[in-house]
Amino acid sequence: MKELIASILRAAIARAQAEGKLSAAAPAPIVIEAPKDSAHGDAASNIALALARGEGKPPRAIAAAIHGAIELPPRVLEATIAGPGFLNFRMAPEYWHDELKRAAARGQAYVSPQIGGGRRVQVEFLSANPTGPLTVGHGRNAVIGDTLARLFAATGHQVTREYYFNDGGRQMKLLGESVRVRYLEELGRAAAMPEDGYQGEYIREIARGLQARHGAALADGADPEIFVKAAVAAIFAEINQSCKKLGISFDVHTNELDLMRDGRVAAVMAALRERGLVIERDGAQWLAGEKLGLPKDQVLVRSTGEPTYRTPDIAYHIDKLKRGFDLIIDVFGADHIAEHVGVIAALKALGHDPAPIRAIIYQFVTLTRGGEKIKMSTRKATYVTLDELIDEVGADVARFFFLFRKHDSHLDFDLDLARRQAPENPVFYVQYAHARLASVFREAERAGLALPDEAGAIDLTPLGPEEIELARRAVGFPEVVAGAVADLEPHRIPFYLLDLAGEFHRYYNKPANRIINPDDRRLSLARLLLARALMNGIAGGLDLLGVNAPDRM
RNA sequence: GCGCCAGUAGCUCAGGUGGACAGAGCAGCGGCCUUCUAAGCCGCGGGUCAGGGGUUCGAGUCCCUUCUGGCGCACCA
Repeated sequence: MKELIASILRAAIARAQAEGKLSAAAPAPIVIEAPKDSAHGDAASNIALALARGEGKPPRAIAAAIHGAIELPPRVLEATIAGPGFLNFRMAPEYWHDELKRAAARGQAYVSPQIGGGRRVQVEFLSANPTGPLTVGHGRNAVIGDTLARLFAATGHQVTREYYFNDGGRQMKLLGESVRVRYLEELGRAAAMPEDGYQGEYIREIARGLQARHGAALADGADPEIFVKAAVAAIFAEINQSCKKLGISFDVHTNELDLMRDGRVAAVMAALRERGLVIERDGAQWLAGEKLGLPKDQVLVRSTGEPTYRTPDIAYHIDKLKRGFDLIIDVFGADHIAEHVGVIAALKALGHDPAPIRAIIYQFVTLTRGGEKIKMSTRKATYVTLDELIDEVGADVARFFFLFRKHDSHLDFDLDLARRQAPENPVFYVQYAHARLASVFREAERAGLALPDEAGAIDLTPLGPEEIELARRAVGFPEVVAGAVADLEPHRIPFYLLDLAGEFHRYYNKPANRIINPDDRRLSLARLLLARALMNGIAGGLDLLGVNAPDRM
């Protein structure tokens, strides 16, 4: 549509020029936008306002000159001058009829424009270290990452979902030691928990499991690795269980230990050192941040000789780049921002082009219940786990709420609202629209009405302005999806769905708009086709979010 | 002190590449079910878009600055 309008304008401006009514030529890209207010038509151009300056005439006069030279094709109904000099276009009903038929015929898939061209996209998300149950913060990460992956996959990209975890550092040792202490306690022996040890009850359960399997055999001189392995296995089982509840799975798991063992981490250190980017200070080895334009130097290898999180992360990103993805998306929390900046700077310094890498940095999640924030402390195990949250509000609500905010805004998760099975809960509001539409089709079947396989056969001329308005909204969905993909902003989908569901509910509630009308088969079929397109849109949109679209509620 | 993010209605938040009167949900008040699902709809009230400069025909949107909040500032990940 936009291209059509742009070409009409280009031709009109050329004619106006030829007739001497306009001196300036059309600018290269003619910007066409969809007005927020449908009273302003289906497409609007600010071309006259943009030309006003060079032309030295009032915008409305220029608009009039262009308007006088416009020749409209049959699919465009009218062009008008409005406001300070906008040129507004309204499409003919036939245009919307055709679009509607396409949306109805293609099923849910109509919402996802095929813009990927098979390009390879990697989404690395969640990437929680296996040291404890997932928190609600992890939930936001997991759902954003998974939904991005769904969006890219649906729009014709080849997607890899990847989970990266750190199993090479001291956290793993601490985890194993924490389990060992609890194990000894279970045997009635005194043992001292390390200062930063993991306190959660789940550690004790893992210890009990070991006791059940091995008795007291691990009490003395056992390989500490046994405790680490048992803990990691048990915790990953929990993590996978939580992911499964949310409908999330991964294609690839990558870990830090592999990068360390096969020398890739050492290679990064060697390469940085070669370029004079490693500084020795206080017994540790630092990345020369200031040379790279960073605010500060950053530790690469601790004085104990162990690499920090950052060094394997650089190696990991080199590995990702080498794997040849067209786009590499990192999803992580705001507390990792400095780390990420350092990794990118190091990659550049080592001669790698970080252009394919894009980071989604989400802000923190707080939980509210009874109007009060729930305090979250990770180490003390006073947080609400992701599992508890899912059990309380359900996977659909959890997913929707995690996405119902721009990622760089804080997310205040209102548990009272989330657990309400009521209209004010936006998830149910959207799902309810789908259930109502499904019931319309059940009713249609009872009335002996069915849409023919060939949507083209249906006469849509009975549709009125209110229905064309609904069609316009439904047909605009693919553009919203394309924008969400281009800007990595999945939150646009739930917001759009809420709008679409709202328009449908308003339409549906008017008695005059009964879709099934026994006395008027022609009208009923036309409205059923509209209903089919709406249902496709809502189901397709919810599917992109990983949320169910129930037929009955 | 430095870096990143945010500041829009009582509350929680939307506001693609600057555009036409600033929107939604919740909360509050008042209405609507003999007819395809009332988990719905209709109406009412509510805003100096944190403050101040600047760019522009036009700024919630871009630039500068001040204030407030969140996160980080390194041998935790």
